[in-house]
Amino acid sequence: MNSKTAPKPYHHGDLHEHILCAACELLEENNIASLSLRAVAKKVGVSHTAPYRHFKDKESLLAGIAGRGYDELATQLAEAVELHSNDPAAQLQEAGYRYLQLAINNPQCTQLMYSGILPCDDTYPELKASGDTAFDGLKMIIEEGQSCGVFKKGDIELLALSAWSVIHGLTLLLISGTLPEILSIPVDIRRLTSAVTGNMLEGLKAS
Amino acid sequence: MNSKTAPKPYHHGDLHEHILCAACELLEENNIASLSLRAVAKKVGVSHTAPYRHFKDKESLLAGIAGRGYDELATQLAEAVELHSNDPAAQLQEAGYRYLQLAINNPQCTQLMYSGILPCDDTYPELKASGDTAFDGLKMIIEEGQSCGVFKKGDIELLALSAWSVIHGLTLLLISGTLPEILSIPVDIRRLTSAVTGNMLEGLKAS
DNA sequence: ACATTGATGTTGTCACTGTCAACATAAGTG
DNA sequence: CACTTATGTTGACAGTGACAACATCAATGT
Repeated sequence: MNSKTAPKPYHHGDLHEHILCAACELLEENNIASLSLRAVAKKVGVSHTAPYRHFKDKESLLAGIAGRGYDELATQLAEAVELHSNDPAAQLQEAGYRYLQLAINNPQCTQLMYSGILPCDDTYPELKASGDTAFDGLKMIIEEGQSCGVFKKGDIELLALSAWSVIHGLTLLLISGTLPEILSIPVDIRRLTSAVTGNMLEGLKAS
Repeated sequence: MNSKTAPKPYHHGDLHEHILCAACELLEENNIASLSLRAVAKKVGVSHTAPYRHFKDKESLLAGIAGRGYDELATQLAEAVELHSNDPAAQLQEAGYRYLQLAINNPQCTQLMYSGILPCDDTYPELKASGDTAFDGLKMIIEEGQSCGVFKKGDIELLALSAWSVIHGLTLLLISGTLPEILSIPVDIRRLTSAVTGNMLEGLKAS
């Protein structure tokens, strides 16, 4: 009776999953603009309208892809926290590095996630929930840092937003292709990340 | 003999300009995905292929729109610098606020500028030049701040990148619709900007 | 003064896209 | 075994970007 967790579907064998995967791959091979439902269907080997049995429309499929991205992001964030327990500054830096790394490995998906194409309201509840979860994780790092006396006092959301903004900005500048053309030095991801997050952390330090 | 600055063009009367304006308006009314050349042509009142006499293809038109965006950004940056001469910190904060304000007034255009849809290499020389100019302006602010002893020493490009990243990240999070859904407090642009740039400036201060 | 030329705009067409309706099939249920 | 429902297919439609062929008109040179 449960509609989506059924292990053995009808004809094709979890077409929902196959379509999502194929769509992700095609998306990264080109870009959002040139991703077509029909190409996805062809890649999976079904007719051009088969995807409509699993996704209401194209936007809904895109939401599914973005959802995967948010899930993976949440995983990376959790790992970063676990890796440096009781060291909020290191957690923040590690989280930033993974944020960037994940985006570089899936640039088109990242663009999709923050393109504004998908509504952020309750149209796709999974999306909204994933975003909330990720931001909650970030706020917890800040909060712990404040209790430890490592980060300065102040509105937690505003501090978290500062941290998120800087790494998000660096990430999008990188994957949009803007940075490599503008920087005179060659792009060294580790160096860029540590420089930028370093400055950010100094701004968050307790005085 | 000059091809583009001629005041009185042939049939329509500077169709190039009219198409660009109409495209900008239609873009902001919806989004990049649903902007069609044919709709632009219809809005201007010409046939559906007339735009091809002024733009090689759709991407080329998008590049024209983005170019306008970069030009306006450069103007805003220059004004910010002029407004607070001899006060690099204030220049940076003012520039950040105008960066954000401009993006909020033209969210779709901003998305386009950093979507990665347009190549950042020499395909569209104007685009690349505008981007370089804007970043140069930012670097000059940093440099002056270092000479004044207001900002800490270090690689100018990396410091400029830190400043750019944080305001760019905040901006894109805002216009993508992510923030309003995730923040528990209502979005107050001035407050967000001053909080985030404030933290950023502390990270750049000379110790 | 006027034919030539090149820039500009139009008509017609093509392949491709998202989406829908009608139909086909097969799995699960009584 | 009949019935229902989930799944997949075929065919169609309007809208899209892009091209070729044609039409028009400003500018130019002689």
